[in-house]
Amino acid sequence: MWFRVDPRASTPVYLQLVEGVREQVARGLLEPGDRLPSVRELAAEMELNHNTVAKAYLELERDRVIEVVRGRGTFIADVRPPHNRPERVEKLKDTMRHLLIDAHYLQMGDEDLIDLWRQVLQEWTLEKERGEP
Amino acid sequence: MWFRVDPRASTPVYLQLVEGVREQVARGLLEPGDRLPSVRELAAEMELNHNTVAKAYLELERDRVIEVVRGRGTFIADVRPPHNRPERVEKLKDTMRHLLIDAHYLQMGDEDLIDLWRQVLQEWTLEKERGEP
Amino acid sequence: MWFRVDPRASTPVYLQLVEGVREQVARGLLEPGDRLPSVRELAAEMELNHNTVAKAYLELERDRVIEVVRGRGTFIADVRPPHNRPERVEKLKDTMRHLLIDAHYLQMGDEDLIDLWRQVLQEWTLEKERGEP
Amino acid sequence: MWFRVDPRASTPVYLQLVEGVREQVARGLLEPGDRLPSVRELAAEMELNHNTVAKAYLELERDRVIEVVRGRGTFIADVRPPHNRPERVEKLKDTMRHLLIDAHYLQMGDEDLIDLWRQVLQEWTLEKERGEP
DNA sequence: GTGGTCTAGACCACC
DNA sequence: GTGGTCTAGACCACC
Repeated sequence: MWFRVDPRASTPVYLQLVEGVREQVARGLLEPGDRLPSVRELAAEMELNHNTVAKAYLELERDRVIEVVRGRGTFIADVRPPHNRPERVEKLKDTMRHLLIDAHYLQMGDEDLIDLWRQVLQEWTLEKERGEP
Repeated sequence: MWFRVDPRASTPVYLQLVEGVREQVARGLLEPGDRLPSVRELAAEMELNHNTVAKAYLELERDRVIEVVRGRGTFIADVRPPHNRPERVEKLKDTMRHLLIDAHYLQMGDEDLIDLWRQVLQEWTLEKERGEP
Repeated sequence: MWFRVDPRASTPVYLQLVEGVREQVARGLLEPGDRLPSVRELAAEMELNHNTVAKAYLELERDRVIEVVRGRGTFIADVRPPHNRPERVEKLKDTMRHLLIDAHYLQMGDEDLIDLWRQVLQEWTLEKERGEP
Repeated sequence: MWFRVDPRASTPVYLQLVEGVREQVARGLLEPGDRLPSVRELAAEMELNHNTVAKAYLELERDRVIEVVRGRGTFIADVRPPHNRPERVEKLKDTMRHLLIDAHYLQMGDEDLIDLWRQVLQEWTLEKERGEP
């Protein structure tokens, strides 16, 4: 696919796949309706066991990131509002608070943190535009 | 102490303690040299086992957040520049990227994300000022 | 495992375990990728509580000596250059200085100290070779 | 005295004093028969509480590093063979083994370790000669 | 089956 | 009084 996977990393390979697809979608490089390679195609292409890929697809389907249509293939699903939105927004805020704490211990001021955000956002949109020229 | 712990949460209690102290320090509510309650005091106060508190203190000491002087007590350490700064900044950026992915699946646009940041920052500084009037 | 632990020694048992593993690795008797016994296996084998072994494994993981893959097992990690190298080299030099002080109070001259080094090195390489014939 | 003490370090000040004196003796900067300042003199000079200095002297006396002659003063003692020599030599060898392990994790080869020794020894003898010109 | 967490309770060293 | 260690035993998550 369009991203790499590290079989020696501590995160299981199938989770790296899951994260990879989610990221492609968030970046707009994969859009609702786009077709994913079949489990076996992707396994061959990335030199992975097809069970690993299947496990990733199962997880992605459970999270409604993809839709599997028997006999036709696997497609990126429409983004739908999640059930437990407030709870998940709260989690997001919690992550932000963690960022502030970590920044303190990295002796980064507010300015430095904003700079970092700028960097990340810039890289993010750059790659996004590269994908949809 | 000055924060709560939820024994039913998925994050282990001892890590909630660790995060709690780190947050107080980042917020300026705890300052270098301040003394923490003893392991057993805190355990009694929060109705936890002393081992749980000891585990948290051990972790905080390893991260150089606190300094433990055996037989005398536990104190907030000076903030020192971390050794592996580049690696840890990279981790921060990674967290930010994850934030962007999660936001996408919560159907939050850039504006919404910025709004959320504003909220978090405001709460953060409010509580900080409340601590140092 | 392939080394003993003395519950009556002043160094805590869990640290003896940590040191034991680190030594096996430094000696080349354990190599990156090798699997360690499970926490409970090792505990049973060495007649220790599983918590003690778990504490040792946790410490080893923090020091990046081993990698723990939850639910699958524990493996020797690749040796990676440490972050705070200069500081740790300084610590090594400090240990050497202490060695010189202790030697003085044992009335050992420079020659005696060198002799002792020779002994230690010889035992070290002997056991190393026994491990990789 | 001829060395510094860091009141904010995690090692208690009185132990820093003990180590400092032991080091001066090992270095030959203090010799048997040399007189140490009185507890109160030293306390004034180093801006320490006299109890702290007294505790250090007590410890040094117990270790037979110094001799206190009531009414006459405090003197560096002759170095005498310790009772438990074999045991302490074994400890020395253990420290050496630890050095080898630490060196491995700092990815230092045998050559690097020998280089480090040379450095330490050179500094050691340089300061020694500076003390006895 | 894997490691991780937590409580309860006991014992230890501090030099 | 301070933190540290250890055992015994229970429960949990792994997605």
